[in-house]
Amino acid sequence: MNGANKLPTLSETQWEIMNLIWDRESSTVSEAWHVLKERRGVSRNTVQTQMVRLEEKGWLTHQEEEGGFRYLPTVGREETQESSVRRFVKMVFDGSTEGLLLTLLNGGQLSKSEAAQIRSLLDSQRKKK
Amino acid sequence: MNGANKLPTLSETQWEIMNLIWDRESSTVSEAWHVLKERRGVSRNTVQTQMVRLEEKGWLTHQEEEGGFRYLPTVGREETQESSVRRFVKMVFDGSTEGLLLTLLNGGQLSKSEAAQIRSLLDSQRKKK
DNA sequence: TTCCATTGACTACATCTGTAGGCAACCTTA
DNA sequence: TAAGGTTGCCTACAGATGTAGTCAATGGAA
Repeated sequence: MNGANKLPTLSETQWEIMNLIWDRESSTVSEAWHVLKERRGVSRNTVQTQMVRLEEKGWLTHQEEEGGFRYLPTVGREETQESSVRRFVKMVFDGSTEGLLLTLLNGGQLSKSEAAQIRSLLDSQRKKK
Repeated sequence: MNGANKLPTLSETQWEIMNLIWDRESSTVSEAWHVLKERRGVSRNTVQTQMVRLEEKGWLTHQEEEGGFRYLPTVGREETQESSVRRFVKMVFDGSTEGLLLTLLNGGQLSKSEAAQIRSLLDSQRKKK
């Protein structure tokens, strides 16, 4: 079973923060803030609030360190991505992974050769049914 | 350009409602309610509120009909799915569609043959770089 | 020793979401 | 004509979210 399945969902900003923490394995509020501040102006306390909320929701824990807290993810990125994809496919494609693949094709989000191969794969799947 | 890009995002419940409206091309509140009520107990006014909000957000319009309103989607399902996937990939996979494909493999959400073919496709892509 | 920067805690607040109650108008049926 | 269902409108309310201000403690610099 998957740890990420039990936790409340992540909002967009929360994904942004979790992603940068996963990137560096752990983070203080200040570290996260400096990263986010580069991308878009955001105040330290905004980041702080989100990280506290992420801990409340169970996505982060913290250790005490000289000069502050260090936050650590409680769940792996991969399993979180997996359950997030499952949820997304259910919501947007009514559970059809094939639907997702077809949309990736039509949306032009794959290279030409990726697209061609997935297309032929889907064709052969369809014939089998 | 994509109509769905400009509209505010859909929540999970709102996706559920939009999906059933797309399924039947249009819907009154009552029709939608009867469908949702089957799946999970929900009151008529809950559905009504969401449909009004969907119209406020620009996802639905309505026409007057004998005995009530008929709601129609303003945007196609496919383009909505496309922009939704784009957004999702950016949020969860930092923009990497390849990351999404890999997760589909590891998550076991594809049939064995689908998985095998996508895997070899990704392998060959990676070698090329 | 006094002052400034850093840090965590607490508070605030507008907006969105999910959920639903109450009401007035209208239509049908007894 | 009176009663009951259907419909749209308005209101409510708790919880989540994005954003940030204020404050007190602490630690280093002057």
